[in-house]
Amino acid sequence: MDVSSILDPLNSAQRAAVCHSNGHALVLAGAGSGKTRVLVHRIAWLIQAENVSPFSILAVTFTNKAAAEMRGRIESLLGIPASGMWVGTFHGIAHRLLRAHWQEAELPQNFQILDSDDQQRTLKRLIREMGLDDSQWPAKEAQWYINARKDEGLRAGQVKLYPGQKNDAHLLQMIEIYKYYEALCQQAGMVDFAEMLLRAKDLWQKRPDVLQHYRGRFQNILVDEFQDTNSIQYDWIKILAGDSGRVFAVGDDDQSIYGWRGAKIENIHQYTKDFTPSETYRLEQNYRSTGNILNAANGLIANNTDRLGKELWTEDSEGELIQVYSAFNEIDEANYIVDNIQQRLNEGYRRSECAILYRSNAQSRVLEESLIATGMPYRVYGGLRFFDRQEIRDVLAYLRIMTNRNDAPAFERIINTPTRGIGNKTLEVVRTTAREQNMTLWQATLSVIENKVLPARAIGALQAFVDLINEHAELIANVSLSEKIEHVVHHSGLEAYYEKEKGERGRARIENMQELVQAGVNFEAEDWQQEDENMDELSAFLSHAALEAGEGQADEWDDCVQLMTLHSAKGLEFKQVYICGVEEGLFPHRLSAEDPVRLEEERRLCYVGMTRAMENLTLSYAEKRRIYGEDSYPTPSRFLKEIPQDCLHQVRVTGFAKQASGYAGDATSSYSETPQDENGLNISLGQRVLHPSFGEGMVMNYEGEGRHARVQINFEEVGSKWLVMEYANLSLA
DNA sequence: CTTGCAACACTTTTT
DNA sequence: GTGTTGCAAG
Repeated sequence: MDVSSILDPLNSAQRAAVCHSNGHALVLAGAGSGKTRVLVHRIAWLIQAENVSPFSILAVTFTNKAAAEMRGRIESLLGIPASGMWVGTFHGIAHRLLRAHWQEAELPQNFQILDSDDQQRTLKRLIREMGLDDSQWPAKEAQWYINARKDEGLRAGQVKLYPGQKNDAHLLQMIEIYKYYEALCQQAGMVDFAEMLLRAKDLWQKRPDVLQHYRGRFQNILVDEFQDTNSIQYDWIKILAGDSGRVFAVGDDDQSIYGWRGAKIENIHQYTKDFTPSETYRLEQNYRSTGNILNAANGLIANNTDRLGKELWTEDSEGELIQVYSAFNEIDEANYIVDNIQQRLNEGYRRSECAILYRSNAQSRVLEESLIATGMPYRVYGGLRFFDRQEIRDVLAYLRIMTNRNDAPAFERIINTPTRGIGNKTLEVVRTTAREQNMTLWQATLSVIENKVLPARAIGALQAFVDLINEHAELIANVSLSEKIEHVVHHSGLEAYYEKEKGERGRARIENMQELVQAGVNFEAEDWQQEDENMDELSAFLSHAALEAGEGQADEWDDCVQLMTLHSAKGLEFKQVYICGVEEGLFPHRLSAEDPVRLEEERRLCYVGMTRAMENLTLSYAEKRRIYGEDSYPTPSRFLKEIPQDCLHQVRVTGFAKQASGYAGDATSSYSETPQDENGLNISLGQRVLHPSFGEGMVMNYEGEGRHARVQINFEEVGSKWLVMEYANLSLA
């Protein structure tokens, strides 16, 4: 067998890992070192060189995107469809197992997936039904608590109390809520995300016959982003592997940034103990970034303790220094970044090659305003995802209740959406009936109608709802998936309801609902049956909607500047990267700065952000920032001091440093100098000036002094803009 | 049942 | 500063 196509594109470290022969292997793959490539080539190697059957391969990732990418790359490398092997997310694979073994997992065949929104609503209702004050016991907190316990592999009855916690009323109440929630989900056949993993693990432990079958099958297990595994995921893999399965784990302890949601970086250490003997491979050659960027990132991360140790290097040149911009305030910061991007575009870069990264979502607003003012197209990642949109969830809820009348979250969602005269009072009666007579909400509704325990008007409204659902459920019974969706959109009243919503928003909602019909058409065309042979098309689609949030469902990127949090940037790369808000309190976030463990995670987050950059990296901070409507005067982040200073270029150091002591940075402080640029050009109000890319305009306003002054210029072509004198490169018109 | 206003709280996020 | 939630009036 000719394996040169598999091995030739690899460096020696990658090749060693790919060809690893016996037993387990741990690959410590630094940022940009070809981690996915190693996984993909490893699979190809197994199949083509070791003659392993694709059926024996299980490859697990964390995100759908990573799974899709892996699958695609395997197929293009092998030149054949990757059929037979299981490639998916932990949740996707757990779901598949539970669908196939619902009986063994002690679930009803038609169990429903409870996504986080459903979960929260369910908890809210449950807390109220328990007679608790839901302002004192917020559903969100309970959700957080329950999921955290499940991530540790603990059911309500297994939570252990330390001696000091025996009288902790709050904690005891949380456990009580957890107990009720657990019972409710079991009774209603609802499975939340964490539960999927927990059930899949229980399945191994409770049913040795099932475990035996999969152990026999999956002799080759590959795990991506191993540093992000939580306790159940780790255990699940460990149990599945047993004595004979080989586990090939790829990860980077320096990129562990999800500790706060249960990921255990220690798993990577634990692995070397549990999976012995195992070989460790280090991928340290970086193919992404310039020398300066890597030196800076290496220097920063060296401040963390307890690392497995790894130093990235590159054959690439040093490249440009990292720019550090000290902004006057957050608006100046945004303008600087946008101006800088504009310059890069003039140099020939594409907008999509530029990314602005920030610690928290709230920071995006100012950036967006600046981008809009400049007329620069951009895309914000990580906003509301397609299947999470209100109107989409509404349509799906109709489909769900038509599939299963006892789907409580769906019932609650649409019972009065669009409004049909069923108010809280009516609903309370239904809920009480359901609780007292141990019925589902749907059954309770029927009972209330039959016994006429409410005024005629309410009874009529309930009857109309029941009829609507029954009637249309029948009408769509024998049509295709997309026709079902379309029918519900038209006849549920949702379309009419959202048409009334004024403005852009209503129209967008209608468009999204049409997009959902299209999603149905696409789904029909996919070979979903291969993965979900145990379900009908609609159920499979509904599961798909819960498991895949639908990123990439809507707008495929045009050429846009990319905005996202540092967290969502993981796994991506951009030629031009701007990290903004590099200030104490924001980054590291004030809620994490005190705790050394969390501080290290912040530092890793910074490391992740920096290593996204291929050619240029700019770090910026503001001397004054409005946060929650209050002015704050943050100090530059400690991370800036931890980066080797010879990697950095302080953009604003000239001029500003000379008057450093007084830089309170308030716009109202006195200004003696008129705006002046690098060449000493002075500018006054009303003057006509020429900008290399914006053309001619008039100086309308300015703030600040000397070369750091920001001037507002009303350009003939592009309208009004704030520019920083030092970079504006203006000349007199 | 809907609408309007005041009080509130507010990292990071995938599935 | 923004978005969400709870309560009271219409």
